[in-house]
Amino acid sequence: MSPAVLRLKRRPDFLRVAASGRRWVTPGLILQARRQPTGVANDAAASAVRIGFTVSRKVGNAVARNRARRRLRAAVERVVGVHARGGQDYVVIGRAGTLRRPFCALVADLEAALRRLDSYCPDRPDDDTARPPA
RNA sequence: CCAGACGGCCGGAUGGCCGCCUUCCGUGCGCGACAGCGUGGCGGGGGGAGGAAAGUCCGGGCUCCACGGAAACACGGUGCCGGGUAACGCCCGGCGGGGGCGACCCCAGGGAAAGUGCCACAGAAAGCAAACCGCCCUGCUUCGCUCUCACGAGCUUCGCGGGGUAAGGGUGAAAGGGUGCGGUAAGAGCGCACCGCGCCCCCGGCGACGGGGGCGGCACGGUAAACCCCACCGGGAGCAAAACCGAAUAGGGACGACGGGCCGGCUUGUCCGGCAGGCGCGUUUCCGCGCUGUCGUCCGGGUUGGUUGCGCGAGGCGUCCGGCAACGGGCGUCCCAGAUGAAUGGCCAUCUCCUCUGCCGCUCCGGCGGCGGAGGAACAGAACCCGGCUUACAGGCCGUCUGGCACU
Repeated sequence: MSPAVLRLKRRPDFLRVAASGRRWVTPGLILQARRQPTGVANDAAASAVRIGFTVSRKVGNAVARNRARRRLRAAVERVVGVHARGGQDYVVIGRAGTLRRPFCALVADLEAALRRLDSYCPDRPDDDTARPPA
């Protein structure tokens, strides 16, 4: 089953994912992920994926930032719905390379980042605090 | 055909696959008091960034706050004239000055006889008339020459003194009108002509101003993006405005219950005031400031959030009329983005254009044509809305006009 994909819009959510979530850096993008807090996920959206985008001023002017966010969104539409694990919050961060990188490489970057972050907690979708500290 | 001036317009095109926001219609689901309400279910139709959306520099609408009216003062802005406009510092048409062979372009363009200030460097002198080198006259002295028998006279060199002058030299951004002729010892508006300047009158123009005439020998330098004067305009803040709905927590108020050391007051209530105690802060003592226990109910304010504000408008397009134009008016027609971690797109293919490059052919050796390859596609993203200004911008199209060259 493919989980529902919701948009992350609140600033506290972004700060929470950035503060203690896991991250992986690729040439085209940076992916951050964290398990959703238990109070947020009700029964209907228990397996939903929530995702947010961050493109800072370092990428360029407003036109460049819009284009970077749209390419990232298009890549997310292809990848996240089928491959991402539910119950997680993700934040995709645009970089300077997001604009110049070929689209297929951008998709591959996202898949690789997802695989890399999933491997940190392969079999415990509901509990990431019980991980042994590194 | 070449070079140029001005004005207007466009801002890659087509197709395929997958999406986003909004709106309408149909339908499903849920809740219902059977009025309806909710819906991030489904299907279909419509719409969806710019000429600058930008900078946030002016002018407005709109919202809140302040304000009895008017005037004055202060502060800020504007500054040739006449129009346009809701308004403007914008636009149009003129005037004046400057530039260009020309089409055209540029101008912070009110007042310097209201007052104050400043004019560096250079220069003799920078604002009130003066005089450094000169030029001229003259007195004395001096070197010589000529004439004379002689006394002397004339010319001349060096120097000192008295006077005249502002033509010339030189300095400067600027030196008390300019050019020419006359005039003079040399000169000078000293005189005259023209030009400039000032005043007066007449004519044309709504006006800025222009044209003509007369008078005046010329007085009145520049700087107002120095203060200033004059005329006109101007309340403040801004959609994070403002209105509404409204959790959780902390704090505020009222009421009730329980609990409160001492003193004082009386309207004797477990009412009011004070002190002590406790806690916190300022560095400790002194001293000062703030708060006074617990629970419950209610009220007001109010942050995150949500809704409204929020798009029928100084609106777009077409056409006719008035006007040189900016623009105004009539008629017809259209509804044309409303996001809010922020929609309006992502990917692919073909075409178009530009740059580099490989091969072949032609060549007047500057290049041109054909077939390929690689890279690139300007500036830039609505955020309450309009009117302007300014700045950025690959490439292209259209029109009018000017100056050349060639041909008929």
